[in-house]
Amino acid sequence: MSTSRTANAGRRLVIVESPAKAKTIKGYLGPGYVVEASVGHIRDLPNGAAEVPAAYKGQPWARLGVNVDADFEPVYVVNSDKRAQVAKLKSLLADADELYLATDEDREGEAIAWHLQQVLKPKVPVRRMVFHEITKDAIQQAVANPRDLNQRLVDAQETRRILDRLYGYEVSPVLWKKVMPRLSAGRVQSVATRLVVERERERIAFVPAHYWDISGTFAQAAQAAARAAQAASGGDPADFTARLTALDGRRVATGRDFGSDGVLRSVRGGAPVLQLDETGARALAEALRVAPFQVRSVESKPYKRSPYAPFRTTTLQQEASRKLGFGAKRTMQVAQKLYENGFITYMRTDSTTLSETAVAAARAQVTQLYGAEYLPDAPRTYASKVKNAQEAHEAIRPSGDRFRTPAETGLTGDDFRLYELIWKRTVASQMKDAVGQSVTVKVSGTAQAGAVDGAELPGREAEFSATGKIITFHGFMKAYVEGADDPDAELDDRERRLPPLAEGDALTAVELRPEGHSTKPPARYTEASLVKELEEREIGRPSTYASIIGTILDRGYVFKKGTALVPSFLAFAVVGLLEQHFGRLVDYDFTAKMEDDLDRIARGEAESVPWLRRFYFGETAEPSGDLGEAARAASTGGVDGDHLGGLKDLVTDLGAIDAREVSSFPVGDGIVLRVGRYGPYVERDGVRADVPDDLPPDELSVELAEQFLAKPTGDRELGTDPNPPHHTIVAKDGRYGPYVTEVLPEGTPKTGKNAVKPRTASLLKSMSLDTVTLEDALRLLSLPRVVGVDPASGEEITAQNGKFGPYLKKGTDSRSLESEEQMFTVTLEEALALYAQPKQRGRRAAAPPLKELGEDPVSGRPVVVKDGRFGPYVTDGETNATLRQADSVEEITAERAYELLAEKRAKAPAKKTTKSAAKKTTTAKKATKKAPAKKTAAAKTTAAKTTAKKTAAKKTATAKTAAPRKPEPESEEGSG
DNA sequence: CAGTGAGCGAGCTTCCGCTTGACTT
Repeated sequence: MSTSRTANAGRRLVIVESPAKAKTIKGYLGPGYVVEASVGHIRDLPNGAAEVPAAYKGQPWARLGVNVDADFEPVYVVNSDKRAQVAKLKSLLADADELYLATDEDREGEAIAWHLQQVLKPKVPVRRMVFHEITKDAIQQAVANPRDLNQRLVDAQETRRILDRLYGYEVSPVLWKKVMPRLSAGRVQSVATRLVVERERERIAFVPAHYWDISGTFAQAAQAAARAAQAASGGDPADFTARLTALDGRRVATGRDFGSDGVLRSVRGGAPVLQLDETGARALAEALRVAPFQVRSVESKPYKRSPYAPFRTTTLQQEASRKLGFGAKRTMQVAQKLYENGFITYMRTDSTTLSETAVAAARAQVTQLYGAEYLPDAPRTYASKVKNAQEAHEAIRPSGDRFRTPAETGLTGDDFRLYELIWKRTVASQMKDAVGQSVTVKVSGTAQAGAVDGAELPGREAEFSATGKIITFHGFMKAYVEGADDPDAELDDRERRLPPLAEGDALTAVELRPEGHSTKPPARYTEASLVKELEEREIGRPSTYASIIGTILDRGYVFKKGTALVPSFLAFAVVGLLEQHFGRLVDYDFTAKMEDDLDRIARGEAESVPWLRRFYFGETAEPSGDLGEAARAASTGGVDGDHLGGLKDLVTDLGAIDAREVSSFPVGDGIVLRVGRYGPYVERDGVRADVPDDLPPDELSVELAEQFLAKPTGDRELGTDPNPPHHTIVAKDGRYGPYVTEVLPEGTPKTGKNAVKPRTASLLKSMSLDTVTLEDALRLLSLPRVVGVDPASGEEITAQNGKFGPYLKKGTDSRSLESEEQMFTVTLEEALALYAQPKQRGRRAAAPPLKELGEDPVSGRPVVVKDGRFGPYVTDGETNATLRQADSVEEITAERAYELLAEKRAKAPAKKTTKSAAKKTTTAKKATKKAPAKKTAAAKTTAAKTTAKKTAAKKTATAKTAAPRKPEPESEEGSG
């Protein structure tokens, strides 16, 4: 590290994103270059209150980490887990004469490079170097041809980051208030959840249709001998299966002819479609049994199939799921390991492009393993199918300029299987098409009406149809065939051979089987199919697909049933709320529109601040030219006049959001499903019953809900009260914990004047729901116990259990008891003794302070640390402040205590102060904004307009904040 | 989602995208 510098060869520090990449590149650059990784982003907006720098605490926007009142100035902090790496980079830079920022060439990579520059503050020349494949040539080329940092691209990334923060950190709290705490909403996860919910809605609304057809096995009538010979020779089959497709010229309905409502769709092309029922199908099969059949037509078409593109992240996840049964997370973990150990290229990519060396390696391997006839003349190239692809990397492929065969790798288990998949797919992508013939045969026969007694035939002229496929050259299929999501789907490589048939051939029906079918609701998403859907909609990035699934699972929005993703009722409530009140934010096109706008910012055709302003504050008098679709999309529609509300308005006035309504779903028959804090339950006329958390919503029928209601869940019958009226005693788990209660007979009025309430009692701490006995329950239900009468006042004293534990009660006067057992044992004398003492006001009042920290410089009052309900806190007797996560009673200093108190004072009562301060800031900013424009006399260059304005504003903001901002554009010096 | 007799300092949750370990099971 501290090797001496030679006179003419300076030391260059090259920073890439990934350590594995650093290792490889080091080998290509040789001495004179130190290659180190940033290990991803090094700075970000503060995560929560704990990470907000002290200078911004108390600001109304501190929670967001973005100063929404000053042009959305972001606060950046070096993530705690990156501090060590940043320190390392700084020390390496100290020994370097030149800095190469070699982060990925995409929006995020450009931003990482900018953050590196801001944090490392290099005093040596800085160059931006980019490459898309890691080969010696490419790296050396890149080093020789550096460019400058693309500030617009950095702006686009920052805009994306801020939008996501505002969306996530403003909308999530709405869910905490209206649904339950700890929930979350975000640009990506909320749409992912919505997709799953909508699919479930489709399934719920789905009405299956039932239809019948006939499957027939046919053989050539006159050629029994020849047939047998052919079969024996292992060539074509002797018979074949065909399905009834038409009757009297009318097409027979198949699943595709029905809508999701179970109704036969109106017919395409004029001819009405015939829906066969069971009776008709059986009668027809019977009437066809003895009929002669003949081949009506044989149609042959050439078949061709091209190989699939090499893997990118999503297709790898899909295929690993289909073929290896891996979840997205497991796939990525295994791939990461393969990448780090040098077996494959980078696994988080949206590109299907292979480098030239990779193409050469694949082609060499095709020739070697399959022969030259499998190699196309020219290399195959694959255009990206991903609309917002950033293509910073190659496709996922075996690494190196000569691919190791799976056997050569020495890999085992999951590693081997995933490598083999990647290897096969890559090699196959450079092979020839598979070609062959696909054949359609139509067979006709006439039903013999007389053959069936009495039954009415749905028709007489029957037409059967069969398709076959013969692959004459397998091409890439020799190496690789893609799996199917639908297990019933036919695989591409499967040949279906038909006997050699000619028009007019006579056939006999070996068997005719009437078959009933039902249409099926759309299948639920799997991890892989959801990821595919998200990618198609340009939502999420390769590095996040697996974690998106993780997030919606963690939040309880979806759960897995086998491989299927099933939405919870909670997800229905959350998605419903978002659709009704934040409709445009969960619009499926929101992200795609945002991407368009970010592209415009990256091209310099739009600006970040007005775009964010419109998204957050709504439409203003800003010229609309540079405002994008997504920002507009967030606006809610006319609030007053032509002002369109932004996100802030939406989250400020929550009066219109009826929490009860968003959590309620009618089941039918007066039953309502509600999502409560403790999970879903059904309710009818005040009777409630738990619904299992993992009940798929499409399985909740009225019947099932009735079942739940008939036997409210969580009850454990303990027995019958031996005393009249002999109610059943049950133990339940309630919102205040486990308790026992009695079951009142049906028809007992629960509300109104004559309402009868059952006795209830919480279990003692020594009891548990599983072990509580009838005796325990009866003892508990005997409370409150009359201890005696106060001779002084004549008032009755009772002992009972309450929310603060056991206590005595005399009229409105109460005293806490020491133990639960005392409720049953305390005597009148002891009770009177307790009442003789004054009430203990404030349980903590007597507790001595944990620590004394001198006098507060502001209030001049002594500061102490105390222990309270919410843990330790500091107080000066007037202001209280809970210790933060980073603080401890042992380590806290007096200075820190004063700081906490000052922060607290600044927050609550200082509303007025904050406001006026904010006002001042705004005024000051406006002033500075105008001033330079006047001073520079460049007023005529207002043609240079908004850009200059924005820069000036940003500059002002920069001066106020500790976090360094972007370098000013060079042109600014000249104009200013 | 039961029903209740005081009175006491809340603070935190959450987003999306880049990257790996360092942990524990």
